[in-house]
Amino acid sequence: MQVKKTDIRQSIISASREAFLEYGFKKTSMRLISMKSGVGLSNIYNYFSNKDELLKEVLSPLINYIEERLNLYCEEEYIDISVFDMYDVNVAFMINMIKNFKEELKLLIFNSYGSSFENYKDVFIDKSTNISKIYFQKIKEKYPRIQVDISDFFIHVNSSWWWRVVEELISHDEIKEDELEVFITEFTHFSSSGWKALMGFS
Amino acid sequence: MQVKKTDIRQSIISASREAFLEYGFKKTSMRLISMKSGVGLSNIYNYFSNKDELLKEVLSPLINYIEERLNLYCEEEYIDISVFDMYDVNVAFMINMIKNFKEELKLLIFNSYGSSFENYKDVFIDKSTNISKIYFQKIKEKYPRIQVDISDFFIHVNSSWWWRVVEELISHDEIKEDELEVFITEFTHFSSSGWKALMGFS
Amino acid sequence: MQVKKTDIRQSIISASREAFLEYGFKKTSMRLISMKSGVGLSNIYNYFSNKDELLKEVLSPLINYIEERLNLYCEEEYIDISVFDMYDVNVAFMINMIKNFKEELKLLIFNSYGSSFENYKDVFIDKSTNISKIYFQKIKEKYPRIQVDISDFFIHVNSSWWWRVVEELISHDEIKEDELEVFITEFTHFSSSGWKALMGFS
Amino acid sequence: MQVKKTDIRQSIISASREAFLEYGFKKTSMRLISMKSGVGLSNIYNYFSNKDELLKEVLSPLINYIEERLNLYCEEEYIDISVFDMYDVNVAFMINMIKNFKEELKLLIFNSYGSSFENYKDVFIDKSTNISKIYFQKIKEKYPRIQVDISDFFIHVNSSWWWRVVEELISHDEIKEDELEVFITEFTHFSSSGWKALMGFS
DNA sequence: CATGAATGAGAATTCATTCAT
DNA sequence: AATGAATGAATTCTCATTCAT
Repeated sequence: MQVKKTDIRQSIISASREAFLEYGFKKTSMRLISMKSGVGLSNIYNYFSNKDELLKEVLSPLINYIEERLNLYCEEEYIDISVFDMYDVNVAFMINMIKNFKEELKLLIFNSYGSSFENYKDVFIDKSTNISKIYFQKIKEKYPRIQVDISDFFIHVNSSWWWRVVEELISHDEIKEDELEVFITEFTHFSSSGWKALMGFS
Repeated sequence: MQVKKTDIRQSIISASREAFLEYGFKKTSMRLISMKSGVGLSNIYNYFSNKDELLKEVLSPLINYIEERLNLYCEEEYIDISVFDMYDVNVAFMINMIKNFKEELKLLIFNSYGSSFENYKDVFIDKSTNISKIYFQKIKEKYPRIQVDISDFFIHVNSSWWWRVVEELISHDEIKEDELEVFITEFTHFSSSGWKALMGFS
Repeated sequence: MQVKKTDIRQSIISASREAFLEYGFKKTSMRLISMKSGVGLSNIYNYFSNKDELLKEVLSPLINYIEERLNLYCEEEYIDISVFDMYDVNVAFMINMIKNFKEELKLLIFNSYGSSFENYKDVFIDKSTNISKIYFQKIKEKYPRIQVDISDFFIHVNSSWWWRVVEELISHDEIKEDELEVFITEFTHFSSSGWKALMGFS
Repeated sequence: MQVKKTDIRQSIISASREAFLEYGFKKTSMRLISMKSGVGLSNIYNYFSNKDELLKEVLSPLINYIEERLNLYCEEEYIDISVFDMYDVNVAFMINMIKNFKEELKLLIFNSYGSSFENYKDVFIDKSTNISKIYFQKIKEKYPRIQVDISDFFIHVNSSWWWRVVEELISHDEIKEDELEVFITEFTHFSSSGWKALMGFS
C-alpha cells in the first residue's frame, strides 16, 4: 500500500535519531538507518540528500531554539537585568533547553563527530561569549562606577563552563528533580559569589 | 642496516604524534604513518600491535603523569592542606601539565576520537571527583564543625570545570604569560570566593 | 487542472534544454529535469520514454535542419554551382545554422556525451563528405578537363574542418558581427586559394 | 609467490590502457580494471591513488612529448624559419607524435570524458595559438614589409584545424603509408597556398 | 626484522527507470 | 494523466591488518 510521504520521512528521521544516539553519527552507516527504518537504502536519498542532512533534520529544533535565544539576548531589554538576575535567566534557558531537547543535546554534544555539527560547541561558546562581552560593556556604560575589568579569556571560559554544565546534566540524565534543584542552588550560590568577588562587591 | 631498534620505534612514534596532531587519530591512516616515518607499513606491526597502541605510546608520558598525580593526591599528607592551598596545588598541577605535555594534551582532548582514549576525559573527571570527595570527607572528619554539605554532583561538575580550563588553555595556546597570570588570578579569586560561600565562610 | 498536454510537454522540454546546456546530458539527472519543469519525475515518462528521447526532442529542429540541407545539396541544381560559389553556399548554411540553433548546437557538440548523439559529428562529417564526393564527381563528368584528383581522405578532413569551424564559432559566441565578417573573409580567401591550388588553377 | 612491484604496476597500467581504449575513461569501472589486470580492486589503490591517476600514468609520455615540443617552439632559433618551412616542422611533429603515441592519442582525444584531460584539446589549441601569435609577431618585427594582419581568431581556428587533422589521422588509423603521403602533400599544398594568399603573396 | 603484496569488508552516494495506485 | 514510492545495481574509494617470503 501507499504509505504517505511524511510517514516515511518520519520513520527515516526517527531511525536516524535512534541510530545516531546509539552509535554516534560517524559510526552509524546509512545501511543501518535503512534497516532500522525499513526504507530502502537508495530510497533514503529520495528524501534526504545526504547523511549530514539527516542529522540536521534531527537537530534543527534544538539549533533553532538555541539561535533564537542567543539572538534574543542581544536585545535592549536585557541590559537592565542585574548580573544576578541574569543568572536566573541563563539557568532557566539551560534547564528548559535540556527539558525540551535532551536527546538532541546528547546527539549534538557527544555524537556529532564527523558531521557539520562537530564544532558547534565552539560556535555556541563564541556567540555567548560575545553576548557576555556586550552585556558587560553595557553595564559599564550605565554604571561607570562599577569595576568590570574582567579579561576576555575569563569571560570565554565562563561561557565554556556553562556549556559544560549542560554537558554534565545531559550525560547524567538520571539526576532527580530534587538533586537538580540542589545543584542549581549550589551553582548559583557559587557563581554569584564568584562574580561578586571579581567585581569588587565583597 | 645499522639503524637501531629503538631508533625505528622512536621514528614511528614521532611520526604518529605528528600525524595524529595534524589529522586526528581516526583520520590518520597507518599508511601515512608509514610514509612519515619511513618505516614499511607492515613493519610497523613488528613494533606495535595496532594503531591504538601507537597513540598509547605517544600519550603514555602524559597519562602516567596524570595518574601519578591523582594517586598522590589520595595520600595522607594532602589532608592537612587547607581548601585554599589546595587551589594553588591544583593550579600548579594544571599549569605544569600543560607546560610539559601541551601536544599530548591536544591529542588526548581533541584528537582521540576512535581510539581507546576517546573517553579519557570521563576517566579523569571521575577520578578527580573521587579524590575531591575523599578530601571533603577527611576535612569533615578532622574539622567536624565545618559544614561541607556539597552535593556529589556539584563536586563532579567542579572537576569537570577544571578539565574544561585545561581544554581552553590548550586550545588557546597563543595566550601570553601575563594574560595567563591574569586569568589564573581571576580564576582563583572567583573559585575561592565561590567555595567560601558554599562552605558558609562568607 | 487546466494545463494542456502540450504545455507540460513543452515545459519538460525546455527544462531539459536548460539543464543539458548547463550540466551536459550525462550529468543532468532526470530528477533535476523534474524539479526544473515542475513535472513529477515519473510523470515525465508518460510523455517521453527515456532521457535520450528528451535530448532528441530538444535537438530535433536542428537535426532536421541539418539533414534537410544535406539532402538538398545532393540534388541536381547544385551541380552547376562553381566551386567558389559553393563556398558561399556553405558559409551561408553554416552562419544561418548557428544563428538559428546556437543552443542546440552547443548541446549537440559539447554536451551530448552519453546520449545517442555522442557521435553525431561523425555522421555529419560522413554525410557532407559524401556530398562533396558526389559534387566532385559531377564536376568531373561535366568538365572532364579539370583535374580533380583529390584524395577521399582530404575531402573528409575538409568536411571535418567545416564542422570544426562551427564548433569554434559556437564556443566563441562572444564574437562580434564585424569580427565574424573578418573571419569569414579570411576563411574564404584562405580556402578558395587552397582549393584553386589543389585543383591546378594557380 | 612475490611478484615484483613493477610487474603489478605495469599490469594495472596496461589493463587500464586496454579498458580505457575499449570503453572510454568514464565507462571503465575500477572493477573492470581489477578484473582485467588480475589485481584486487582495493589493491589497485595501493599503487595508484585514483582512477584519474591511472589515465595520467597512461598518458604521461604523450603529454610530456607534447609539452616539450610546444615549449621548444617558443625559442629563438625557430624565428628564422620561413612560414613554409614551419609547415614541414609542424607536419613532422604531428606525424611523429601519431607514430609514437597512437593509442595514447586515441585515449586523450576520444576517451577522456570525465577525467582531468577532458579539456586537454583546448589547452593544446590555446598554447599553439599563442606560439603562432608570437611567431607572427617575430616575423613582423623582422620583415616589416610583410603584411600579416591576420585576426587572432583565424590563428586560433588554424591551430584548431591542426588538432583536427591529428584527430582524423588517429581515427582513421587504417590509412596506408602512401595514402598518408598523398594527404600530407595535399594538406601542405592547400595550406601554404592559403597562407600565401592571406599574406598577400599571390 | 623487513618487505611487497594482498585483502575483504565497508563506506556514501548516484540514477534511470518501474510500479502500484 | 499523475503521484509517491521504490529499486537494485553500480560507482569510487578507504583502511587496518595479515600473510608469505
